[in-house]
Amino acid sequence: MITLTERQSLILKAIVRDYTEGGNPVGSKSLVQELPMKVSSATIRNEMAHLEEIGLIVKTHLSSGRIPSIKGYRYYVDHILKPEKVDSQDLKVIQHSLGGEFHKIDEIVAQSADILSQLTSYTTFTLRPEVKNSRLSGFRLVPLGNHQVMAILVTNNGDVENQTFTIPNDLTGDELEPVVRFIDDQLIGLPLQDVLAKLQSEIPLKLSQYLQHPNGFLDIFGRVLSKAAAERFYVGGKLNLFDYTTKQDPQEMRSLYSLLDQTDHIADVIGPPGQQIQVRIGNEITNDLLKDYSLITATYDVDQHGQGMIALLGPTAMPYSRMIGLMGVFQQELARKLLEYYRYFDE
Amino acid sequence: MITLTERQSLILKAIVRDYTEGGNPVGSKSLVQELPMKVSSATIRNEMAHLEEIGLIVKTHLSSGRIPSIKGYRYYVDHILKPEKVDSQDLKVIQHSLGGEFHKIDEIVAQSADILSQLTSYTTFTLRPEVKNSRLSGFRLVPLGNHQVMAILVTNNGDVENQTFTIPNDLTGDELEPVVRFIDDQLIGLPLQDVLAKLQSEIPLKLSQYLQHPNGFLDIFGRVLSKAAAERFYVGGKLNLFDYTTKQDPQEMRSLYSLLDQTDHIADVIGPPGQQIQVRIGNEITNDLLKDYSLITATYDVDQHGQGMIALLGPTAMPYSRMIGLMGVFQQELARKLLEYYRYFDE
DNA sequence: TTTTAGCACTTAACTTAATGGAGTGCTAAT
DNA sequence: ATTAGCACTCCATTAAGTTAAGTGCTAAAA
Repeated sequence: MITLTERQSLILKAIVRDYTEGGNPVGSKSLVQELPMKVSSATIRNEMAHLEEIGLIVKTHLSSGRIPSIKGYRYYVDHILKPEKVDSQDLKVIQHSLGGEFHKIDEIVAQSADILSQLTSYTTFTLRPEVKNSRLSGFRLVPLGNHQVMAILVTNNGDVENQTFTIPNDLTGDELEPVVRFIDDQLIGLPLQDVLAKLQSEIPLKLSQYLQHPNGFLDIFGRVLSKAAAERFYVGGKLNLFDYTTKQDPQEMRSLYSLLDQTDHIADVIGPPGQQIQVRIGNEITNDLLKDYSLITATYDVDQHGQGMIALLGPTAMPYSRMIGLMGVFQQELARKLLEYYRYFDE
Repeated sequence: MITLTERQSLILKAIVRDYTEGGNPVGSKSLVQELPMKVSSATIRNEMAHLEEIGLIVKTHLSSGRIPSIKGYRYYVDHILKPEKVDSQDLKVIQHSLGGEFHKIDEIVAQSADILSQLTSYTTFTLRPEVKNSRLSGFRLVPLGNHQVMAILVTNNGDVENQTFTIPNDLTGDELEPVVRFIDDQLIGLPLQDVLAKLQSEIPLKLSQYLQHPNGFLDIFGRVLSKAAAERFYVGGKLNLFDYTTKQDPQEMRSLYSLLDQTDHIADVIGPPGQQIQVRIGNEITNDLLKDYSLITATYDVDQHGQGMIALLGPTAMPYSRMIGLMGVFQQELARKLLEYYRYFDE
């Protein structure tokens, strides 16, 4: 267990701040000038030597100034940092852009990713409240003429998924009607997960009573169902990566950028909802591509509708206190907006 | 009007090929070795001096080898190049990936962008056949329960657009039925463009016979209609930009990458359907961000269903003959696949 | 015991100089 | 019209020198 004296703590804090703002290693002389206590640079140097010994700061070369190590950021985040109160200007932006009318949960969640990335100049990820609590509340097949049918699935949370299909010549829309009625009778009200499970087991059997070749229909139903049950991350501020990245090798940039498009990998990196606000720094992130970055994740809570997530990817040298403050506000505002939205459908 | 001797033409061709393959300026000595005629490097130098004088090749510095100028590429493309026969392997890939079953035109068009970018390692854009010939063939409002309604619009080309809306408490789905009937009676069969025009003029007036506050509905209808009438480019191989780009300034990369996301700007750059296959090189492209790249565009023809476009963005030093060959094949295969698709709905 | 002044030392970053190689243009001979 | 030969130019690389920032350590001061 590391314990720092008051003075050491102030020094670490100043190094983190200076390096985050200026981007250059911090030397003893510049520290002397801005620290409140009046000691010489030699004293600061002694303290810095100690901070280095216990691994909180490192040199970029033998005679350079110091920069925080990952362990140093960790200590700073855990013991020194105080979340910054969010700028009233920023708060207005957030509340205004979540204040409008939305027709879909996904729109709200995607919008959040965009505003947060805009406010931070970093890259953001948002995940809607888990769908594992969602239940099937309606399924339609709407014939559109000319071999086309639209399948529409609605959940009790107001989510709507749809997909258009072409159906073979020998299958008319009318023949599908008893199938829809079967689904309405047997499956409505069940959690999507359960329906998915039954799709593997009993449903095919029962359906064969109505349809000679149920596979085509099962495919349709399965696809829409999977779409509704899928957890999707929305990514905001992808382009910001170009600003804060440390890489200049185009191949590395490519890999990194490509990662942002693979929303399933993102899920692995960010992990399931958990602690309120979590900061992962450098190699604490379980993905080698991100080992030079920091990730702040926050879980938000929408009562019986489950939990969702917000995440923020930026350089290890980021203004953590402002960021954590912002994440806190988003946690609240997003949950509030979603509750308001859900309430509308629960009426 | 430029005329080159046979030998000058061979030299230009060799310079273009060498530079495209190797990326280095080409000198007289290496040219001597690979050219079929047996002359000395001094002779080649004289010819090169002439080619430079008329602006087809340039030096990177006073004593360097030569690289083709934009004018040089232009001449090469217009007078020397012969489209390369497409590799049978590549042809298989194309036919196989367009051979599957598709449920939407957009899927086919998007898929084409992806394969082409994969085969070329460049960035591609595809535009579906113009919608200006599309006619409204159906409009539905499907109540989904709990204040939600899905609006579905179908065109005679089999395009389906939909959007979910929340409707105010004081408006029930039933009240909207006469509105839908009005649309079916009055607007079905009209080109989307005409419907859009009427939306600005006579429709609001007539609608007010059925609805007290038609604005909400008009908004819904207008949005779905606009989506159906919008021309959308699909972009493939965005990530390839990282490989062939010449920039290393992250800010320029950002601008460039951002351009690829702005599909409306893309339309301006690529322009309307026109010549069969057009090559624009460097500053011939009407966008400063792309002045170091080349753009090959091709128009394909789907009979009465209109024309669409394929485009390819890559470095100015690209293997034009292979690329033009590929574009030719795509032109045919895509048109063929789309015809097959449309025929299914015209039955 | 803690702090400080002073100094030798290290390193990155920048500048300057030297060298070799690839390629050119030009001239004079073929 | 072609070619051999040569002076010349420029890039790329390496080597050497300089400066500025910053460190660790020692010995004296507080």
